[in-house]
Amino acid sequence: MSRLPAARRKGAPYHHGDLKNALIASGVDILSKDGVAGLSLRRVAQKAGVSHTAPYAHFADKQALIAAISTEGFARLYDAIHAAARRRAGHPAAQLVEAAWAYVKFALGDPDHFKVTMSGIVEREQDHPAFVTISQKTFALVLDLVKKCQAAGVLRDGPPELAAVGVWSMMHGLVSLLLENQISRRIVGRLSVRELLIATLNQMTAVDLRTQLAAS
Amino acid sequence: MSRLPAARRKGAPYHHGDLKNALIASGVDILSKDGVAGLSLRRVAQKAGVSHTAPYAHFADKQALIAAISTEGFARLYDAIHAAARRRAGHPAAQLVEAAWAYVKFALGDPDHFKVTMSGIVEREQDHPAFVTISQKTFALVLDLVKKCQAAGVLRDGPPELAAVGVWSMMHGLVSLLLENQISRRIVGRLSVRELLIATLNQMTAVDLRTQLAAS
DNA sequence: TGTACATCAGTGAACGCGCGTTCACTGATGTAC
DNA sequence: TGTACATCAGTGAACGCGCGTTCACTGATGTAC
Repeated sequence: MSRLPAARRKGAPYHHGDLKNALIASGVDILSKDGVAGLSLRRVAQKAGVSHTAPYAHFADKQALIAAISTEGFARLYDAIHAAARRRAGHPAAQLVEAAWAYVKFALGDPDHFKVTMSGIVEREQDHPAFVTISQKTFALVLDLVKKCQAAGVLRDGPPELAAVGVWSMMHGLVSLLLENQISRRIVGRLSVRELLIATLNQMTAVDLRTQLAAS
Repeated sequence: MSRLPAARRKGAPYHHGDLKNALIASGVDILSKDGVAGLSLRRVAQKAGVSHTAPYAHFADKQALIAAISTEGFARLYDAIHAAARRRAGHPAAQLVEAAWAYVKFALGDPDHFKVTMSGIVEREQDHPAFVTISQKTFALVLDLVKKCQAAGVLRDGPPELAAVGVWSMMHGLVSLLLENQISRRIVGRLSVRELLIATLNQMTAVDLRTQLAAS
């Protein structure tokens, strides 16, 4: 361990180096391992190797830390969806499936970070402009994708905002029900999560996604 | 206040009369007014007018109380959907819409009870057989409704279990996103929640729900 | 280059709080004779 | 009907715990001269 870690070099402040981001990372880590119940300022500080009052130099209170963690979650989501869409550029059906798959992978891979991301702020969103910005940006990305799908005849015509809400609802609901353990093994049989995703999405597309995927 | 309240008369035990159900009712009440964060055994006991250790005579621990509250939530859901379907017997499209509407009304009308109902137990479901029973019964009700809709050409053909998961996912996702404040006013414009519900559901039906509703 | 000072990230003791749970108990009700 | 006893719902003091937040502080770094 060098006394002046990487963070120092890119201009972060003196003492710890980059405590703010380290605290967010600790928070995400705790959510992964111990869930929402385990997320306290004291634990976050301890995990970052710092006294339990140090976070107050960077976050006004616990809510502010949670807002930052949620923002980080949306950023991960945005990046994953963006990358998926870019990878399959020119194949709207494949883009739709892969974007949805990116969403599902994030949610199932880190359920508690996902849950906090989606529900942490609730009221007083206006106090956390970075969060509002990234969540709107993510929705715009989905909206754009949906429009391409409509133009290509993959999704039915109609107001694209509503179509985006429809797609998002279906995926969000599927993921939520899976996380909440409401979809029993007996029902979905031997389908993998990815197959279940495609089968579900397929119920609202204007074309058969499996055929499209095979052709792309 | 009589010393022997109504509960006594219907054969409930001596002291309080029906503490177990009173505690469940108190829990539901607290969820409505103060949310999950406000739900503690001590508050539930206080609200029921009883010492904070009294609940232990009826529930092994906090988890057991939460399981009972969740069971109660599913019972409400079951009753509401059942009543809605019965009311529009013979009109599958209307049954579908009204059942979904019942779901949405419960969720938006008592968000925290709904959330606890859907996510309270997670692990160790087998410890709460009453919960498992009622949740399966509710899914069976939806499944039955979906089959009728498929037979009537309201929903596309396909494995009914998957169609049921699809409908449920879409509704659950819509409701969750609404509760999590993710669907901004800007997007859905001047639509009422019911209109939004129908517009969303309409994206996965084989017929136009508005036409069907007008005709039924 | 050296010194005095300002800045500010991080410390550690302390606070009051509500929580879940235990325990020995009380007192009302039900039951056997 | 009356008495002795068993049952069991509900009590209240006590426990240890982790929490968010405050406060006066320390000590490392940056800056002006």
